[in-house]
Amino acid sequence: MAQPVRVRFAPSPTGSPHVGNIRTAIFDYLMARHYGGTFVLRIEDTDLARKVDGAVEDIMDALRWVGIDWDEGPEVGGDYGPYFQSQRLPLYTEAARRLVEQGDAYCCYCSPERLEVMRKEKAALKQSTGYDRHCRELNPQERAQKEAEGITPVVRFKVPLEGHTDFIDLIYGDVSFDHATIDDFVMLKSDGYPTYHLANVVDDAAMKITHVIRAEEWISSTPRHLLIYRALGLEPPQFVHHPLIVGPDRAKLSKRHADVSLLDYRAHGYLPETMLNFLSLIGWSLDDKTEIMNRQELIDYFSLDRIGRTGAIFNRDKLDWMNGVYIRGLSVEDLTSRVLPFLEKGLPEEVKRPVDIGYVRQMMPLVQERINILENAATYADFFFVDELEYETAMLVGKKMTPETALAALKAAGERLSSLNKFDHNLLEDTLRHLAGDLEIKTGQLFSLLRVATTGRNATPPLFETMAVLGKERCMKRIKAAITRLETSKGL
RNA sequence: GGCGCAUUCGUCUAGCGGUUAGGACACCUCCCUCUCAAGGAGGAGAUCGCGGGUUCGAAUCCCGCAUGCGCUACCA
Repeated sequence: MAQPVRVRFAPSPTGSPHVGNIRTAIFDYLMARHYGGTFVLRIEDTDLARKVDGAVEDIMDALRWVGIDWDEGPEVGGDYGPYFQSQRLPLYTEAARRLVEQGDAYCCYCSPERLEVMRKEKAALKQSTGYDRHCRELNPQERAQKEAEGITPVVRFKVPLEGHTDFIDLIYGDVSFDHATIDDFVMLKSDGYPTYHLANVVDDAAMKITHVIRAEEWISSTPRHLLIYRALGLEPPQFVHHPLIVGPDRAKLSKRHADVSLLDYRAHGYLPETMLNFLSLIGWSLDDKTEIMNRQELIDYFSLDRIGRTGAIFNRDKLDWMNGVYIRGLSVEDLTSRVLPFLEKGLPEEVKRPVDIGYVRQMMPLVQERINILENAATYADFFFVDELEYETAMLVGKKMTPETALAALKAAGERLSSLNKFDHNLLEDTLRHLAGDLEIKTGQLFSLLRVATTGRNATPPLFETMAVLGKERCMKRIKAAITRLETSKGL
C-alpha cells in the first residue's frame, strides 16, 4: 500500500446492528489492523425519518462486544471529526452549492406527487423509472417563479447524458456503467440533509479514506459517487465491494430470516469470539482448511484478495458447531462466569436466586461439551437445581426390567449409597458396579435406573460425576422419591 | 422494464490450463462408552448452471443463453 490505510465503517443508526453490517465492520477492522492502518467509525445519521433512538449505542455496543475498537469516531474523537454526519451539514451544503454554481448540479422543484406520477407513467411504458430531468433546464425566470411559490428545492446531480464511468473494484474487477442509465439523483434533500451519495463522498474525501469497503448492493451507485468525486476535483478511494449475506431463499438477509441483529446472538449465548470468527468466514477464506482462527490470526491472515464474489447463506448449523468449539475451549472459570447470567435468566422460577456460583462451577465440566449455545445450559442442566423432578414413572423401568426388579435395585442402591461417607465419583462407580454384580443385572440397567431416579432424564452427563455434583443429600432424596413412585404406581 | 453482478457437494468454501475436484457444517456407519455429548475412523454427497468456442488439454480463458441476486427513493 502506497499510503497508510484508512478505512471506515459507516453505519446508519436505523436499527439494531445487522450481522451483515457487522461483517463489513469486521472486514474494515481486519484490513486496518493487518496493514497497521486506521479504522474510522462514522455515523451516517442523515435520514431523520428512519433514525432510531439508541441505535448508535447498540452499534458501538455490538462492535465492542466482538472486540472491534475504532481509532477515530464517536467517544474516541480524532483529527477528522465530527464523526456524526448530522454535525457536518455545512460541508455538504457547501459542496452542493459549489456543484450548482459550476453547473454540475441543479435545484429541482418537483413535488413527490409529480415524481410518483412520472414513475408510474414511465413504468407503464416499460421505461426506466429514473427522474425525467424536468427541472434540469429551467430558465432563470422559471426558477424565480418556483422560488416565489415558496418551494424548497432538492439539489440533483447533473449526470452527463453520454459517456460512461468505469472503475476497478478490488473484488469484482472492471465495472462499467453508461451514463444514459444513471438518472439525476438527489444529493441534497429539501430538509437540508444530504443523501448518502453526497455525504459519503464528501466525508470519505475529507477523512482521507483510502479503501471503501462495503456490500455489493452499493456497486450500482458507485458511478454516481465517482461522478461527484470528479466534479469536486477529489481523488476517489479504492472500492472494495464484498458479497451479501443472504437468507435460505438467497435474498438479502433480513428480519424475516429470523435473527439478524448481532445482539440477538449475544442474547442467545453465542460467544463474541465465535461471531468474529464465523462472520469473517462469510465471504472470506484463508485456504482450503483453516476455519478456527482467533482475532490475532484473522488480523495476520486477512487479505482482500481472498474475499469471494458470491452471496453466502448464513449457515446456522455451522455457527452452532463453531460456538461449541469455542465453548469447549473455555476454562471452567471463564465458562462459569459466562453461563451464570443465562442460568439466572433461564432456570425455572422455583429455583432460588442468586444461583450458587460454586455449585455452577462444579457442574460446568459436565455441561461444557454438551451445549453449543450458552442459553441451552438452563434447559440442559435444570435437573441440577430443581427440587422436584418431573418425569414419567415408567422411565424408571428400563430394558429387561420390571417394576419389581427396578424397585428392588433402587432400594438396594439406596442402602449402599447411604452408607457412603463421601460422594466421590470413583467411589460411586466402584460401589454401583459391585451392586450390579450382586443384583445380577447389567451395569447399564442399574445405571440407567439411577440416572432417571437422580436426574429425571435418559440422557445426562456421566452418572457418577453427575451424582457427585448433585451430592449425597439430593441423590438420596431423589432415590427415595423414585422408590415411592414405584411403590404407589401399580400396573406399570 | 432498465442497469449491474454472480453461478463448484444440501450449506460455507479450496481451486486461479493438466488434481482420483480438497476441506468444513449437516447427514449415515463403525469405534470409544453407564446414557448423551465430545473425540477417532470411514461413507454417501459436485456430469464444477447450460450451449458454443480457444487449447494437445478447461471448473479454470472467451462468447452467448438461462437462472438468481442487487440497484432502480428527497433510505442507507
